[in-house]
Amino acid sequence: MVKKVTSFDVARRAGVSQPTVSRALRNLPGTSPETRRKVRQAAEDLSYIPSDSARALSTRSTRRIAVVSEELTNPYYPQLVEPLRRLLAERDLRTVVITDSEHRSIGPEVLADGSYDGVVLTTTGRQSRLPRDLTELGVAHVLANRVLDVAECPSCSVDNAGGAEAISELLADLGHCSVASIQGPLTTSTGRERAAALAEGMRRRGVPLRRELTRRTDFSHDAGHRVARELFALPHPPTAVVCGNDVVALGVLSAAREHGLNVPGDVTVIGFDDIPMAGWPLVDLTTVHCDLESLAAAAVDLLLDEIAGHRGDPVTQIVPVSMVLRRTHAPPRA
Amino acid sequence: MVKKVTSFDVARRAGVSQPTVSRALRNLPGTSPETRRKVRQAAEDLSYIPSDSARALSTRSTRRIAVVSEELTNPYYPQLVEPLRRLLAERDLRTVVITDSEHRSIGPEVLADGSYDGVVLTTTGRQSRLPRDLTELGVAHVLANRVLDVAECPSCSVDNAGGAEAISELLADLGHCSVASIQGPLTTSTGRERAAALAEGMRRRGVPLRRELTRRTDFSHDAGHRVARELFALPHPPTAVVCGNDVVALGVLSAAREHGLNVPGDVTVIGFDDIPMAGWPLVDLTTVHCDLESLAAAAVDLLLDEIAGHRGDPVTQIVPVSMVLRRTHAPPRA
DNA sequence: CGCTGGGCTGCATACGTATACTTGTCAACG
DNA sequence: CGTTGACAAGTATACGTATGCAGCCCAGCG
Repeated sequence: MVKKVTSFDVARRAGVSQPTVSRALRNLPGTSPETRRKVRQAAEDLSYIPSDSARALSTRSTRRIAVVSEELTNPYYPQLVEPLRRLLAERDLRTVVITDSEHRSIGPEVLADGSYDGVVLTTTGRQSRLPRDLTELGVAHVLANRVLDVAECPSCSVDNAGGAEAISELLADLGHCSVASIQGPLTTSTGRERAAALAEGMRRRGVPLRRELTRRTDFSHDAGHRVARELFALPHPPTAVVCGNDVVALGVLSAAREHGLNVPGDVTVIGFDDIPMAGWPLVDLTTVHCDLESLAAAAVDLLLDEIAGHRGDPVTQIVPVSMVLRRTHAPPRA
Repeated sequence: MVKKVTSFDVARRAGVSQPTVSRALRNLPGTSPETRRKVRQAAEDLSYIPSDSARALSTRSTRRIAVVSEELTNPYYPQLVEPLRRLLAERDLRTVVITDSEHRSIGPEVLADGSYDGVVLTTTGRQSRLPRDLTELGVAHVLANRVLDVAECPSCSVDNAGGAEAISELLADLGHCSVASIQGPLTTSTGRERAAALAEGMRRRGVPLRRELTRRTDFSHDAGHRVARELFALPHPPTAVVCGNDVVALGVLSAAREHGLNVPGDVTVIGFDDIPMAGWPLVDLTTVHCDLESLAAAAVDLLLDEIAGHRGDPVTQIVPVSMVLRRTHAPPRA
């Protein structure tokens, strides 16, 4: 085993004391240019790499941020995580993705052992107690793309209601009367807000959603696929299917293809999120564009404020969305 | 700010010494059941969470493994990372994904600062010096799904040659004579091995690849899309396109759709990897199935051996692959 | 009743870096 | 020529946990 090189080793070789090494390598004031040069040279010669654990212990800061996310095989999450990672990296913060697998939620022990200077929660349920626990343990945290029933920490989200409203308008304009809604779990703010705003939007336009065409399921391709198969097998199948997100919409497109249904000729399919896949010519999904860059930027700003200690009433930032018209929507068949 | 609770605080409350707390909470021998109970109670009362940094510093072990990967927005990587994460978690090791973004390769400083007990490299180029650096710095590491020109550390990979051979057989049997090959970068073992074995397989079967139908590009949808547009615009477009991986194949399918080409009627498209998306009815891609579970298991086994100090000549494990026939292949149009 | 040994527990210290405090040096200034 | 102060570098110590070692207590044994 190779012996670890420490700042003492560097100090000995440079003929200075250990604290001087610490100061010189970080360009702190109070070291002469000449000393700095010697120390740098010695560190280089020995391939010195400062111990992260020791620095963390001493400074009580890791410059590491935890991002709690669903499994990354769900294509939506990498789209959110990647901008977060980039924006945090610009501020010299490393990102550690913690996956909240199998709905067995992450406990606070994992997040509050001092490994992280802050936490971004992206999958938190409306009633989760995790944010409260983190507050009690003194861990800075924000919600990204989810919102709590009772605000407890800074949050940001896309404009779910606005997006659903835009979808209502589109479908009403196209003349759809038989609209199915496959929305996400009621335990998530995303699932609830999108479903509610869509129902309200359609109702207001005189074409209320019918109960038998309204479903809830997970945000996954297979869930969308399964539910859509049921819907398409109905005696009076819907002429349009609005999905809780793009991944579900892809499942619906899969089901449509299996049923030999032409999209958008036989059925209109609408997504939500506008993940890159939705824009692939192979898919060309009409959906609601969410700017995850902005969402991530909002989350990072809020988190850094929190870390800096700027407390106050927890704010919620809403990022605007816009309808993207591609090739999965059309008027209903006559 | 909340004051951090330390093992001293727990000790005081339980009326014992700090080392006793350390031993009791970890169920080490040498603590009476009664003491253990008192200590547990005190820890519970105070919501004590041991400091990860301090433990890491003291034990020189973090129980954290770094997985170096491409950006996770490339759908292949989450498929590899997720099983790695699960298998490592079963052994009580946490996974930290480090993304090697923008082809600016990760330096050893990041991986060798004591933050990780080991490293899994998944995107390393054939000639990368990173593995050698890690060896010199005494950091255990393995390659997953890539191989070095000169073996330097334990490695594992899917059977690229076998997969390409199976593709050759399929295409020859179907009677394709005008086969395009869009393969990955020559700097990657994956790109090289698949391309070479395909060329060799087709040559051996009397239908050598023609130079003007052979391309190299990145492993991404957009790259596949771009290259396929060129190919389809050729005076004599190919009757089959073999892709370096599934993501590229999806790009080709996008291009085919744009060109109004029917798949597989007008053109056959073959992928490699069998990511879940390939199995979606919407896509139904004929491809080579790679068992990333097994690959991940091999990588983890090799890494744990390495960490345990079992040196020896670096071995390379090859995971077998199998052809999956779906609906993007057919005989060439007469 | 003294001796031995095993089971608990406390004491001291290590891990590697950062930082408050102290010392020493030298130039500028009165 | 003595005083002041800025600056550089060294000394001592903190951060929180783990662990080698010593001490204590008590049961078992002769």
